[in-house]
Amino acid sequence: MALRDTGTEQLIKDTAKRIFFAEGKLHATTQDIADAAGVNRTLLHYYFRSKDILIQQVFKEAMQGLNARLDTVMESDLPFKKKIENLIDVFLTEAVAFPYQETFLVTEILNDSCRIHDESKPQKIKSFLAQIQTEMDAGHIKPMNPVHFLMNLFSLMVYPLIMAPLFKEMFNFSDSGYTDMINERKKLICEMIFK
Amino acid sequence: MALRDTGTEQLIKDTAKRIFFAEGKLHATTQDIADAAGVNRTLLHYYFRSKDILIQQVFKEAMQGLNARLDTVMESDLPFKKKIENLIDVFLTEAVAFPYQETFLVTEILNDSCRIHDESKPQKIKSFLAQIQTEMDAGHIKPMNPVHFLMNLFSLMVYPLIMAPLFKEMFNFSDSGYTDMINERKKLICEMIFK
DNA sequence: CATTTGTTTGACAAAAATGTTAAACAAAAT
DNA sequence: ATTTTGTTTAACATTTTTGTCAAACAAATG
Repeated sequence: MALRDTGTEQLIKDTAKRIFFAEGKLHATTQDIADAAGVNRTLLHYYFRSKDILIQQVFKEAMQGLNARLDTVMESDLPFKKKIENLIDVFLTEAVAFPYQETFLVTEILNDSCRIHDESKPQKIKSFLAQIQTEMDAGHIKPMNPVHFLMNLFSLMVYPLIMAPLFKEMFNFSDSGYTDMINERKKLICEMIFK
Repeated sequence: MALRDTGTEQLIKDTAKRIFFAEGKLHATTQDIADAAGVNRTLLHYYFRSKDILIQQVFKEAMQGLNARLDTVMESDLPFKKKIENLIDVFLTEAVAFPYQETFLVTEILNDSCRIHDESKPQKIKSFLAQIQTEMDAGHIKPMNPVHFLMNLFSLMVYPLIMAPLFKEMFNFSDSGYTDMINERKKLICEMIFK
């Protein structure tokens, strides 16, 4: 008989991603995940054998998703500025939905430096860095190591979302006030990085 | 008899901070901490009664340190540009030594939303935001909500350090190459935020 | 409709992490 | 030197988290 596909396996994985990436609960237990998914904890072992394997799978898919997003955005042949706007749109949207995704990835990498990580790397980075260099040479953006340009971009997009709990307190933001402020950033970031 | 102060209590706390803030091992156990400190795990309970209390204390001190750093930097009466340069110097240095400090803070906040957190807030933010506004009015920096200005600043400083494990792979950096690149950022950030 | 097979569940078992106790130890005080 | 008191340790106990198993269940198949 073929798999019945009740959707439970996917539900568990999606719930795990929500807890880790969206809620930032990096210490979540298998029970936490099962409860949040509304399923018996044993199912987690039925489908994934162990917590460790679930984590590895979540890790791998997040990594591949990230790489895919990067490649898609970078290889599109929009004019440079449109390309960057698209990049900001794609990654800011992702970061709003899953602010702690990269934090999870890094935490996992640091906590088991021994294990083999996903080998796949984004393929289009080199040519994209070259394209950035071209734009700098043309005087459209401030000259610097193109790597800095990209790191700046991601920093400006993601960090305010990761640090929301701290920044809200520091600057006395309400939840909705913070969301409004984040929404202003799409334009703002664009203005910052083009001279 | 007074406390003998063998330095063990401080050693445990410092080691915990190193593991959490510098090494980013957010899942470290009490045994991990004790081992890294070279002491018997029981001492952790002798001095702090529970892991939870140790974590709370580490959290509190990190929060107060952060607030103290902010206040010190913001209330200094250097001319604005020097003040910002000093801010970058202070916070980038801290971030190089303890890149995962804020990640730890946020993770703790998210994992026990119920517990009471440190009430103390930086006192000097309001006046500093006002000063930023003044500089914008004077045309020294690009006009925007001063909060954005500060968030941009911290994003550009801290995020590349948090994401080092990912960025290193993405951009094919060696460890020392990455350090060199980070060191370039002090100047770069300054150039980015002043027009 | 009975059987097969994949899914779900609860009860149980094992492992890991945290917490406790009493005794050993060492520095200071008497 | 002996006692006192704070520190450290090992052995043990508890709790939490993870993992296993067999039985119950339900959908597809013959």
